[in-house]
Amino acid sequence: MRRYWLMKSEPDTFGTEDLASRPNQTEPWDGVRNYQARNMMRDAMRPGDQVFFYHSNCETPAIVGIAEIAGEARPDPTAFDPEAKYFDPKSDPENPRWYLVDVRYARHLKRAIPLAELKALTDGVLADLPLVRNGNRLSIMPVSAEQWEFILGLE
DNA sequence: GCCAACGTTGGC
DNA sequence: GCCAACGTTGGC
Repeated sequence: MRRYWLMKSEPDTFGTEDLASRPNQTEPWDGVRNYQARNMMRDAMRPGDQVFFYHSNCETPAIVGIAEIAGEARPDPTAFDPEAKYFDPKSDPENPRWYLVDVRYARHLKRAIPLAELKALTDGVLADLPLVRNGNRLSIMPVSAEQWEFILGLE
């Protein structure tokens, strides 16, 4: 059964346009330093899984595109690099603490679907979507098949 | 820029 | 193992 996800990114740092212009339109999703998010990448994501690409911390937070998981999870090399922003001396190459997946651009949505719009629709299938809950900070979250179809229906 | 919510750290 | 302090996320 196909799995669905939502991944946040700050458009000022790395937006859909950046993903679409990468070689192979693919980017290693490095720098995740949250255990819940790590566990989802490492233990639950599979190549081919579909991803809502979400723009956070910007003027109009919104789901803006679709991407897909392009490979199996692998250790995040930036955790081992003392020069890297997300270097973690406690991540041992023999027993990596942090993982990443490769994310490939699929398409833009026909229109961006703003968070504010989703928050107005939380009576039904979106009730359990962490994105619309107050104070949510998860940068990677699961989306059910029902939620996926519902949101695509707003496109 | 403010601040609420949350995760992590570290003292005890 | 508790919990206060701290840092970060991210909407507004």
